[in-house]
Amino acid sequence: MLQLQAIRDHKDTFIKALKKRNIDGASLLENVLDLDDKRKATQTQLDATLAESNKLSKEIGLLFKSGKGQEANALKEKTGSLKESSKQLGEQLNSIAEELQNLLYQIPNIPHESVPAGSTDEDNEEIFREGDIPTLINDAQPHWELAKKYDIIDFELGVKVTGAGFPVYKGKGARLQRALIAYFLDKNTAAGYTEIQVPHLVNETSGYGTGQLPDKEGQMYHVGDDDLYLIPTAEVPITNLFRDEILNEQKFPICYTAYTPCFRREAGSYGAHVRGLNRLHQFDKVELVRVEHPEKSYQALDGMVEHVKEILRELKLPYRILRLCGGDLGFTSALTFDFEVFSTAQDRWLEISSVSNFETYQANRLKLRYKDENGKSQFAHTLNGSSLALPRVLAGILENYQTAEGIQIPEVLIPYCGFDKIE
RNA sequence: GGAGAAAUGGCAGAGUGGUCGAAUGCGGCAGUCUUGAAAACUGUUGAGGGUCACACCUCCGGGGGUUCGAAUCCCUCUUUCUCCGCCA
Repeated sequence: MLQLQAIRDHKDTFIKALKKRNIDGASLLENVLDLDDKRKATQTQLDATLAESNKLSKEIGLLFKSGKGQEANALKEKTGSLKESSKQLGEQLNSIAEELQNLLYQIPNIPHESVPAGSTDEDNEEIFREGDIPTLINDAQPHWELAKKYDIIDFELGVKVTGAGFPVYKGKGARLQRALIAYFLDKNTAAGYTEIQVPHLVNETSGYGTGQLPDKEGQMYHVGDDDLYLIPTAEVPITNLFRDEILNEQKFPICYTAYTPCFRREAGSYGAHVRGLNRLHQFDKVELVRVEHPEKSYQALDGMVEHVKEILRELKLPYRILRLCGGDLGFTSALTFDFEVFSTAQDRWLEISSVSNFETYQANRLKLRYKDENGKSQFAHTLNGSSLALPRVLAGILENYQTAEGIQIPEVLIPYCGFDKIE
């Protein structure tokens, strides 16, 4: 959520920046400021009414104490109309505040100045590429064929038990998943992130805190009886750990990593691009979350990018990094780098990590603040990134590491797997 | 799931209708003393709105009510604790 003061101070810059998202911010921001003016005016009126009524109440109290019941009762009459008008003003204020809140919820984050304009993923800017694309054997197969051939992932069984998009991992497939999770967590903790385990269901307030609600209402699984949401990413529970917190500046940087399954309804997805592991309703992910001092957040973002790079280098997977354009940028993000691994057998790039700086956008919703050197409360910056999302890494490994004799396990994973080949 | 108790500032904990945004202790910050530190002493120390700055307003788990006036009384929800039941 954008800060009102920031909108006031940088309206024109914001309108220009929102254009990169193909959003006409002019009337939107104008509306917000108008409503806020209205809110202030109503608040002032209400405050004055309450002040008057507080004053009278005190006088009445004193009169009763000094035994002047008559005079006190006379004053009581006066408070009636004040009560009535403060009630009305209060209702007015509430409805204005609610309208303002709803409007603010609809405005996405302001893109960072480096974000290119654009509308689709084709406008994303490739900024880095590394790793050799292997030359595969003649009858190279996509991962869903390999999964069946080596009996390591069973999509049909998942359909039977739950539905499409809920695969069952078997044998060495399951072990490889576990190996990846352990390997990622080890890399992350070695880099200074604290490992935590968080709930996989969150309440509505948490959904609003990180911005999944109301923007992506239909994308989360909702447990109606208990009014809870299955997490679409560990970002939600981890970041909400800091909801309503006022941190000491010395606590920065806060670095957490967690493994969780992620649940996404993916309403509207279809076709060949969702085959196999490419798009699932339930998948595993190891996530990084950082809470940072505003002055350090972009440095932190670069650090996260470097960290993910190192992991992909170790896995020896060919990948590229994209700077997302305005149109592809997530609702709450100011700047996002996507990592894509090249899936040789499918001949396409698969997104495996998304690293973002949300600046104060989430912090404002979360009321996540810190005390600066002057003792004033300021909003912190939040960041997160995948390190990494499992299914597509798995797809990448299966496809890029396939040989006529079976699937070679990347060197760094062998100690975690306990085997070096799937055959 | 059943019965009972509770929810107050960073923490502990007083406060049962008016002068309570809230005693006291601890912690934090600043200072005195000290070569320095500790101890001791003094001061200061919740959040939000509003204002150039004040004034002023709101907040004692959430919501609603009673009253001229609510941390305090009533209703309701949530959470926590104790006991019982069930259970990985």
